[in-house]
Amino acid sequence: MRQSQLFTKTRREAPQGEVSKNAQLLIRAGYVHKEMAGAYTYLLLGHRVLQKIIGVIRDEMNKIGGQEVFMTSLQDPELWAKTGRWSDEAVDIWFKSQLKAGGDVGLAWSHEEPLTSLMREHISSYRDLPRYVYQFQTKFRNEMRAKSGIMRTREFIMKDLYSFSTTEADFRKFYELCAQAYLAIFNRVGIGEQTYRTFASGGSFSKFSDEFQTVSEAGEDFIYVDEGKRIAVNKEVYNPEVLTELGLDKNNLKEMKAIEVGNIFPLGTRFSDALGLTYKDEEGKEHPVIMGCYGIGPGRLMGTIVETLSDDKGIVWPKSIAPFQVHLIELSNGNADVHNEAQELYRELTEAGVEVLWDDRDARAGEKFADSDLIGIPLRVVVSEKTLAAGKFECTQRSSGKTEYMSLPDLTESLAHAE
RNA sequence: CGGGGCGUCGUAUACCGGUAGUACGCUUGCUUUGGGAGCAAGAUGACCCAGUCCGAUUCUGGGCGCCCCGACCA
Repeated sequence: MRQSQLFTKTRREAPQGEVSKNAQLLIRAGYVHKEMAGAYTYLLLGHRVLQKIIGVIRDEMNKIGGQEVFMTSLQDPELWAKTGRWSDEAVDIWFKSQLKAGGDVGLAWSHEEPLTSLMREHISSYRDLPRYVYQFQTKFRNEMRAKSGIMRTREFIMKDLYSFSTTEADFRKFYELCAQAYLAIFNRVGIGEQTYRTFASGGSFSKFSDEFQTVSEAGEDFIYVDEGKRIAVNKEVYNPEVLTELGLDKNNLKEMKAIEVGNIFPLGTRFSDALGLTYKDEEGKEHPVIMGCYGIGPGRLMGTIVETLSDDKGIVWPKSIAPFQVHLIELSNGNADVHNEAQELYRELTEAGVEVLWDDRDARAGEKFADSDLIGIPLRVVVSEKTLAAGKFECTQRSSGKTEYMSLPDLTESLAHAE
């Protein structure tokens, strides 16, 4: 991608009143545009990052047997009435509308009801179980107050997986498998170290659930962390019995602020009972299907990564989800040789499958470097009269600031080995 | 939903009951060129509605929008 053609521009200043770090940086660098409170458009750079995050999640979900679908956002009130979740008293974040043809319709804020109902057509025997179905889908939640940049919005993409099992033991096995997959995801997107599996309230479905909390000052939750055991307890269930049950010692726990980046919980038979999702066992006896639900918001995850990994100059993307792998900075100042060299390098890297953002703009070095730091692509490669004379390229890691001169083979080699 | 703050060129900010200023960005020209350049010349602005007033961007009321704190948060 030639930066001179990129329709977004960087900004020197954050919008008035925007306090949230992720919103400030993502808007300044041209990743997102705020359409209204709690509603963001992902621009070219932001969309690329979001898709890469989704790619990582998809990979891990497929590894544990997930089957991807894409459900509709429009929701049938009758279905939700059966579980008691259509009324505004029960669920106060509904976006509701009317069909021109008559009747109400809702915009999905979750998908337990339609998926459970749909699975009745496909599950009738123990032979049909277990099944794990997931999607990346837009959720609408009419929040009283959107906040924290892209972290709490009224419309957002969510990866929601639902598990369907015969027995509680089978369900538990998958639940643990999914918890491990979640940890793998957070590792791969660069926040594994700061992210803790956290014991939390189960809300209306079960006694407890597991959250995945990333330690950050931008967080909304307080958790008690045991750094040695790498687990935590949410403040909402922090009490002596829980500590005993989890084998945690109060003296080893530290209170920290954290962002909830994922949540998994048992659904039991709440939805299968209400909507009639059953299977027949070997003896022909009918049982309700045991369900679980597993969510991650890729947008919130992106915001969390920005909050966690940025520095005073801008964003520092991990390689796994950066919008481009290389930021090629051409400092030609009208020198045709330098320009040709940059063009040639761009061609070589692109042909080798490397994603390159090529800053071919007619701008000064300082501005290009400042923009490059702000945008946060992991490797910056400078081509200038200096590097031309040296016969090598100047390569700087965004994360460490370390610079080394590399030949093209060295460069492609190091990119191939980079995670 | 309770409380607080704020709406001024594209962006960020000043000032003001009577001609709205600055910086960046943008346009044109010249110079400059490794960490957000300089000079010169330009273009572009008061959220909406009502009221007070000779006159409102400024004061008053209402609306709409944005941000923050709280409540809420499968």
